[in-house]
Amino acid sequence: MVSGATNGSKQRMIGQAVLRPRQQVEETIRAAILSGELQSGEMLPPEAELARQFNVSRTTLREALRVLTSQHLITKIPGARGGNFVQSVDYHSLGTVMTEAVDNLLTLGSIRFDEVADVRQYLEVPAVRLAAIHRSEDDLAGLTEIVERQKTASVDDPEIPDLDRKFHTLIARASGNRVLASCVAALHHATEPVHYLDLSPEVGKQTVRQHAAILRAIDKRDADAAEAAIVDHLTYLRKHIVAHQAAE
Amino acid sequence: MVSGATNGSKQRMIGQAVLRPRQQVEETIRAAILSGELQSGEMLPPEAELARQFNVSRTTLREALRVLTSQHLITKIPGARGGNFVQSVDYHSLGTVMTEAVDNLLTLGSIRFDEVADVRQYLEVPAVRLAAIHRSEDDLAGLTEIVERQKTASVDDPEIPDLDRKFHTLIARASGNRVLASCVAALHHATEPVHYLDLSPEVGKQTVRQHAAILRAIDKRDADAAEAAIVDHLTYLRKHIVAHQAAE
DNA sequence: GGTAATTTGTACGTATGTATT
DNA sequence: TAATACATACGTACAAATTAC
Repeated sequence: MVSGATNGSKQRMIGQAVLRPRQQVEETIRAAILSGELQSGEMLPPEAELARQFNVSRTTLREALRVLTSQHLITKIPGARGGNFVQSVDYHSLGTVMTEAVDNLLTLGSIRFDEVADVRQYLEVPAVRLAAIHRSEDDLAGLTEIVERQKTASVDDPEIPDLDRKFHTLIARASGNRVLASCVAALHHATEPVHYLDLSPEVGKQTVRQHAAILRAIDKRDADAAEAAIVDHLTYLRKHIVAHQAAE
Repeated sequence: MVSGATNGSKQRMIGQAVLRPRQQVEETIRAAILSGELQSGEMLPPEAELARQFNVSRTTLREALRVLTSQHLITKIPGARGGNFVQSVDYHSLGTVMTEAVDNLLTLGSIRFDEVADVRQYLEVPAVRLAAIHRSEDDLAGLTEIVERQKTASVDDPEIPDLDRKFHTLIARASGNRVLASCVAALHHATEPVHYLDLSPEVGKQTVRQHAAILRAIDKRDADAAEAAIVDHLTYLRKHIVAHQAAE
C-alpha cells in the first residue's frame, strides 16, 4: 500500500501522478491566471472553442471552470456579450474566502464567537497603530465623513452596520498592510451580525463617541492613544454582546 | 438598473431572487451539511439517485457537488465503494483556504511578503503568550520532542521544514484559540518556503536555540519571556530572509 | 488472479435560458 | 420584434477506478 510518492526513500522520482482531464484543464487555466498570462478582466474563449483547444468535452471544461469560479479566479456571465472572465485577484479575495470559512465554522459550532473576537482584537490593535502613523489625508477625510454620518443616523437606520463595517475596514486599509486589512474585514464581518442585533440608542451613542475618539487619535498621529481608544471600543462592544447572549 | 434587492426603500420585500437549478442544489446540500443534518463522514446517495431526488440531471448535480468539493465540504471518491462523503469541517479548513488564498496572492504579486510576515508576528506574539498560560502537559511534551529532534537533525534533513511548521502550529494550538491557530498555521505556511531555502548550518543552529528558549519560557509559564523569545526568533528569521532576497 | 458489480468521470448531441444588438 | 451569441441544463452512453467475489 506504500506509494512511491509518499515514502521517504532516496529513489529517483520519475513518474508524475496522472491527472484526470478536468484537473489538467483546471491547473492549466489557474496557472495561466496566476502567472499573469491571462490578464484580469480578459475574456476566455467561448466554452465550445476552449473545450476544442483542450480536446475535452464541454462538460469537463465546465467542471473545471466551475471550480475556478468558486475560487473567485473567474466569473461567468451569461448572455450575448457574456463569457468567462478573469477576475482581478487582489487582497479583497482573501477577505472573501476568510469570511466564508469563518461563517461556516461559526454556524457549525466548530469555533466559538469569542475566539473570533479575540483574534479580531489582536489584529485591530496593530491596525489602528499603523493607521495613526501612515494615514493619508484621504483616509482621514473618509473616516471623518463616516463618523459624521454616524452622528446623525438614527438607531433604526439600515445603513448603521454598513457604516460600522466601513469605519473599521478603512482604518485597517489605512494601515498599509493589505493582509491585515483583509483579515480585519473578514473577522469584523463575522462578529458583526451579533452585536448589531441589540443596538439600543445608548449603545449607538457610545459607539459613535468611541469612534470619534479613535478618529481623533489617528488625526493626531498618536498611536498610543489610538490603541487605548480601540481597546476601549472593542471591550465595550464585547461586554454588550456577552450581556446580550447571556440574556437569552 | 436599480434592483429591488439592493435599493434602500422601505417597500416590503416579497420576491426571492430566482436561483438556477445548480445553485439551488448547491445551497440545499450546503445547508444540510452546515446544519448538521448531514453528519461528517456520512456518504451521500449515488449521484444518479441524488439527481433523481433533486429532479435535475446528473450533470447539474455534479457541478454543484464540484463546487462543494472545492470548498472542502465534501470529498469525492471514485470506484466501487466510493461516493461523495461529507467532510469534517473543523477549524483546519480555515487554515487551508487561507493558505490557498495567500499563496495565490503572493505568486500574483498582489501582496508583499513582508505584509504576510508582519501579520504573522501580530498573531504569533499573543499565541505564545496564551500558550505559556494555557499549555497542557501534552503540549509541553510535544514541543519538547520536536525541539529534541531538531537538535539532532542535520541541515539537509528533509523533515526540517516540517518540524518547524509543527513547532509553531503546536504553540498556536496550545493557545486554546482555534481561529488563532488556523491563521498562524496558514501564514507560517506562506512564509515558510522562502526561508527554508537559505538554511545554512549556522541559521539552523540558531533557530533550534531560539526554539529552545521559547520552549523554556512556555515551560515556566512565563508569558513575557515567551513573547521576548518569539519576537527574537521572528526578527532573526526575517533578517535572514531579507538578506537572502537582497542577495539574488 | 480474473471477472463482475458499483460508482464516479467523461463525452456528445440537443434544447433552453439570458442578454445584447 | 427578431436575430445572435453565449451560458445553462438535460439525457444517454461509455470510460475509468475500485471493490468484492
